[in-house]
Amino acid sequence: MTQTNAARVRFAPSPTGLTHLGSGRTALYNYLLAHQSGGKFILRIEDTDQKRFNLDAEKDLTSSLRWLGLQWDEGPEVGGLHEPYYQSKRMAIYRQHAEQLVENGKAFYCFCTQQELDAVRKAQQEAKQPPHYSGKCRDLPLAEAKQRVADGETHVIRFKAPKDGSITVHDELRGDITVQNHTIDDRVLLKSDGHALYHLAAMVDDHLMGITHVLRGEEWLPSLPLHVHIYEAFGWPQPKWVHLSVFLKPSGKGKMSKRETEEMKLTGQSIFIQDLADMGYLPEGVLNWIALMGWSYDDKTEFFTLADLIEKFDIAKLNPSPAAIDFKKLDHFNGLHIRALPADELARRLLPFFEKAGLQADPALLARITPLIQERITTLDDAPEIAGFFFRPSVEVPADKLLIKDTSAAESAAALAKALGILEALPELTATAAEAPMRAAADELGIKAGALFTQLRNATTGQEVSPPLFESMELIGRETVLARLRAGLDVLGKLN
RNA sequence: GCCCCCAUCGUCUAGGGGACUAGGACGUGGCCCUUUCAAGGCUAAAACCGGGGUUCGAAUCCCCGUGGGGGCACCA
Repeated sequence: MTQTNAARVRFAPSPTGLTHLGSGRTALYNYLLAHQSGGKFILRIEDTDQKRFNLDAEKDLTSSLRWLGLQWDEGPEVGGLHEPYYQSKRMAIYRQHAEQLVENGKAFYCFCTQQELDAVRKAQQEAKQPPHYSGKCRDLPLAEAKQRVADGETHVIRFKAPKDGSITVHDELRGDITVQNHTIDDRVLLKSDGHALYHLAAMVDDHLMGITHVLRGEEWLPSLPLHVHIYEAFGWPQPKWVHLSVFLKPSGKGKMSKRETEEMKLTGQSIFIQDLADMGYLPEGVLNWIALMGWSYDDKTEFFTLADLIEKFDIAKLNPSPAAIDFKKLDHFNGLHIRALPADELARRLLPFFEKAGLQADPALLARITPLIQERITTLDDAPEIAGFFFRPSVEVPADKLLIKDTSAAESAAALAKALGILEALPELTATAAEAPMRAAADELGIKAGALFTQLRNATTGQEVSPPLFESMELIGRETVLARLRAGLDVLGKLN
């Protein structure tokens, strides 16, 4: 798609909890649209509900976005022409706009108490009616209402939604949607504490900040008609509306609940960006994965970098149906991106995971080891397990792991001794120098090379599964390898 | 209860009237490669929710069912 106009888009989360995959994808698509059109990606904090606001959540949000590589052009920490970017600091703007609507007959002061509203709602529910505002204050004379406000009576400002006819709104993915106006409630725009609600604050800010495309979650689709009415009440031109499908839990049965989110962590999976980072996933892998949940480029291309996505992303190729989260696919994409990384860059990212595992990994050695494990790990966190033996002074090997299959203990010991002798005689322990004589030794011993290598692998790495044996030996170093083989011989000797 | 959205292999999807014997990917099975484990290559099984239309022709358009999802707060 060719963008003739630079898009101004925003990601406007409410920092009430940890940043999850759904938010990540919404942020990503917004970012892509901005970058491919030479526009701006704006971050706005929707913190009008002080009861739910959470400072830790905001820190998690900014660090998650940055980890993903989705830096915003305007917003907290970076500023911009439309400051402040915190809705809690824009109260006066919302009040002014709400009052403007009241003056124009598009909104009204409402003095109903919480108790009244609760009672009405309860009655409606019992009567199997959809909950909606009773309309009690809707047609109060403006002068009278203003007087009560001036007298200090507690009040809110509600939108005066049209009651007749219908409205047709347009979503870029779903086309025209028509709803009857009477199904649209007189929603509160400004609370009695003076804070605006989403329906007012987001519309006002989107307009004031020059937002051209609103990409947001599908949960907003039911209130789109209300939002369009609000835009029209102000006489503002609408942005393009794009409602992204929701993510479903892996079973495909509904959204993830809070409890299920916790349970998921027990299985080593998480929908939170920060957790994924801690678990050793690459931002490249996560991005590629979520980009393809609800969007596709063609019928075969699946590997995308952020740069690729900026180039290829297209709203027209978004899919409106909900997508189930598939962590197997994340592993796949992460593996792809791990293998696509230059080895030295991968080594750099691996370092903290060795430290976390309590291993002092020498960066230079790690850089040489990395090519050996690059295609054997799916997350960064896999590396210490498969390559930890490089950084431990010695390895612990039980005797039975040193026994060659279908061979006696004495013969196994003889084989190990022979191998040790060969390596000791080698002027230099390199992979190329060691392999051929070892194969010859296996032949002479009358055992399969693979069987001998398994024994040596256990003795030198302490693992049954490891990177290629001789390359590993070379990197471990001659003296250490010889010491481990001698230790193995000792263990075997004690068997008799 | 009411409103809205969605509907292709188990999952993510391609497909927008004839190019469909429905393509790709993950996962799964098999084979190859191989010093283990991976990675890689090849390969197999696996889907158009149902019923009506429209049309010479429908996975593609329309309607009705059904199923799934979302929403109905002084939350976002």
